[in-house]
Amino acid sequence: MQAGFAFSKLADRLASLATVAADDLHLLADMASTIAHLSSHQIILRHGDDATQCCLLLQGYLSWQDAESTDGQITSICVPGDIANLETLYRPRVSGNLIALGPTIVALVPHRFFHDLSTRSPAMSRALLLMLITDLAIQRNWTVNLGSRDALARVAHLLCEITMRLQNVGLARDFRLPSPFTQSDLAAACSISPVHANRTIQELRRCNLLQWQGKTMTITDWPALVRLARFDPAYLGIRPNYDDGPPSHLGPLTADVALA
Amino acid sequence: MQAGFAFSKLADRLASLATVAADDLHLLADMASTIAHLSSHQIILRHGDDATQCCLLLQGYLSWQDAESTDGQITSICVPGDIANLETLYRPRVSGNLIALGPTIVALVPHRFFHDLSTRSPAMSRALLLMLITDLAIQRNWTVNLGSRDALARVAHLLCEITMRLQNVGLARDFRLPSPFTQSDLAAACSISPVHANRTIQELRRCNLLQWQGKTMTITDWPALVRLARFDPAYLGIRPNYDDGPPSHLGPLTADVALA
DNA sequence: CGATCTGTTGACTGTTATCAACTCCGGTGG
DNA sequence: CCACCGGAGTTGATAACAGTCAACAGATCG
Repeated sequence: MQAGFAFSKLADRLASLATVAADDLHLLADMASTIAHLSSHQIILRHGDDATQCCLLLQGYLSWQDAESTDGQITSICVPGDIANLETLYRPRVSGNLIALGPTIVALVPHRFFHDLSTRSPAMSRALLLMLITDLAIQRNWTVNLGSRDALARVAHLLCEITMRLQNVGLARDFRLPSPFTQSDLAAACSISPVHANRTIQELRRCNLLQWQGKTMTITDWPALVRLARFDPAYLGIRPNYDDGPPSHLGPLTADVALA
Repeated sequence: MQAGFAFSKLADRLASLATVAADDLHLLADMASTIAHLSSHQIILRHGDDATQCCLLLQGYLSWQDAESTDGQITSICVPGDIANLETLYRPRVSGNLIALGPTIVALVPHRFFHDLSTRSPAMSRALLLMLITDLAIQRNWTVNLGSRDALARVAHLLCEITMRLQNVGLARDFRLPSPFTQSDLAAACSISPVHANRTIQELRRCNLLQWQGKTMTITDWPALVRLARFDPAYLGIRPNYDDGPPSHLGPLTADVALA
């Protein structure tokens, strides 16, 4: 990924949340940023730091990990196009550690850029706000996931969410997603033990819902996975009429197929 | 509570999040609202509704309940001064049901008021944004609570959070809090069965951490409760130098006492 | 080519869910 | 006034899901 196109996934993301004019999106081209390559489990922001930059994910996955809990509970996962610490624009102190799940590329963008952007473009300001609101909706959904689903449905739901969020920025359209994370990472995100995560994934494989070979996961039965997880993508806040967006459109962007 | 002072707890809340001038707070006096009295478990916003008003909680508790999960999972709890559906200012469609926990008084404020307020006062706009960001932080914390604490610590943590949020708007300064909710409500918020919630509360009582008689709960050993829950109020985003706020200041506003 | 991390399996344990019964309480109507 | 009723709280017995421990296999990487 070239630095010049650092903002392309972000543009996809914002366009999926709100109607923004091409002129607005072009403002992103002015984005000054430092590109950083991270290795797996590297920490990029530490609990208690005061952030002065936004961390825009270009490639790979990032996760927020709770600093206190002994089991290293993961509280959220970022996909390309996400700004991991958007809220630090207004409250710089970060809580939890931001760590890379697998090899990852991020763009570090000074807070000032987004503050200026918000001032210059009301549409972009609104889109960023919707991004924050979506973060809230996703977090609320994680509460439901941990609270009311068993291990199998929990893992299935997480995979549905990641798949759909990737597809929203033009990735994994063929239901093949990079999976550089470990089973223990997945366990930490679903609040189950690594051993149980292993058995759960085996179960998903046994039911022919997915394959996980090396660093690539393939969802082989999307409708069944959606049904098992009782996954309803409405909470992701993607505009209903948004299917003109990302380029490589090989699969459907809805999960309605299997919701009876 | 008189309608004329509908905004007082909100003013406390906003002042605890950001520095706002008295002039800014006086803008709240223009707030036109409809006061509504709710009975226990009454639904005020339904999953799928499009909100045109913000629901400002004046007295009692509100909770968001997931619409899908069979066990009626509660995903968040509001205390007086909270705006339950702040995010609907920018994304009107509500997800989940907003229900009253016990008898409750709310002020329904048209979206327009807050949009105008944001335009007229940058400080208030910022305070509202911080309120939204705090909602996110709280939600993230619930993820940790469900994910990495056992039933006892989970209930303890929820009670710590509610206590501190009440104290932030001048309530429960003597660690006596209204508890009109049922044990089943508490169970739904902590994702445990009602039976287990009962046993957990008995355990808390047995350890002399709290009393729960009728509709009032008394925290009898706050430091021990904080320690048990490993509660750290930093995530609530209350300004460190904020102790000049609410009037009836009978108790300390920190939980540091017992964090070794 | 050995060290280390990840994945896999089996046996056992423990927390919590479920089921069922019973009590207590406040309200309601005869 | 009392009988009844429904909801909330309480208790015990049993079951299920998931955690822990331990050992080994397989991959990856220096």
